[in-house]
Amino acid sequence: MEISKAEFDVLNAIWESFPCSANEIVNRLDNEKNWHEKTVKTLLGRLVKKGAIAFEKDKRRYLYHPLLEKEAYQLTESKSLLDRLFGGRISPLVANFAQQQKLKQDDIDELKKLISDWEKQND
Amino acid sequence: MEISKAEFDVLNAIWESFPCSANEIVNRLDNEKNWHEKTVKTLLGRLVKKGAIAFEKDKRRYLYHPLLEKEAYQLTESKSLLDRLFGGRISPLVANFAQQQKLKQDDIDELKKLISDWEKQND
DNA sequence: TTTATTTGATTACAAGTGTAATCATTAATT
DNA sequence: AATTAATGATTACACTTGTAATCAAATAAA
Repeated sequence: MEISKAEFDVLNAIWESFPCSANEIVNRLDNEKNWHEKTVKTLLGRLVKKGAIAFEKDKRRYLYHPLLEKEAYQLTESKSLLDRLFGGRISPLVANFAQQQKLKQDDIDELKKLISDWEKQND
Repeated sequence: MEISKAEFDVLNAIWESFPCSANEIVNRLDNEKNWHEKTVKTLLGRLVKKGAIAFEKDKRRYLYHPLLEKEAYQLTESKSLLDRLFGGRISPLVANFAQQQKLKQDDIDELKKLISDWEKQND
């Protein structure tokens, strides 16, 4: 399922909290984007058509909710990026960031914790 | 500069080794993709137009080379993914992979090395 | 109940994309 | 020198995307 950039922004707004009405979504996006309400509605329609979200009628309003979960999307997107750009391995990406001085102490701490957890589990 | 999927595949073939002729690129892609020679030529043209690659004439052949370096592209793409999906932090992505049992001992070893290098540098 | 309003559905339209085919130029061959 | 062959440039065309405006249906208001 291909989600376009604009569609993603809408989907992302839905992930924030759902179910939610179109208006709610328009409001959430109003901070970030400068989209006409009609534009958001169009994108909602396209997301429904693609099966990324669904809705239930509540009187004349539709209440939308994701079918595609954020975690699943994160996983396939990051896997796709790693495959395309880093031969499917995660460490080259981290190395890239390290090289560019994009790693902070916090990141290092979290990575260390992840590693020790992993080692506990895989012992 | 927006690089489309198909354009990326061509650019990626060029990164393998350059400068190289259109035919060379067609051959490299022939293993992976099933593209007509004309299709590859079109994509080369679009990449040139976008400023992602350039060429020099060698008789009637053009020899192409990237203007956009792989490392730069890797960095902006992965930064964009992290920003969109993980709040700009790298550890949630690693955590995601860990959770899905996508981390192997090799990855862990490399991550540990990256961390110790980072710590040496930032002491 | 008629009218006004809200909201999703349909339509619009230009730019980008995937996927080539044809045109034109230039180099190689006869 | 004329013809052929190779290769980039131009054109093609349907589908997607960004960005809405208009249409239609249903509900709320008068």
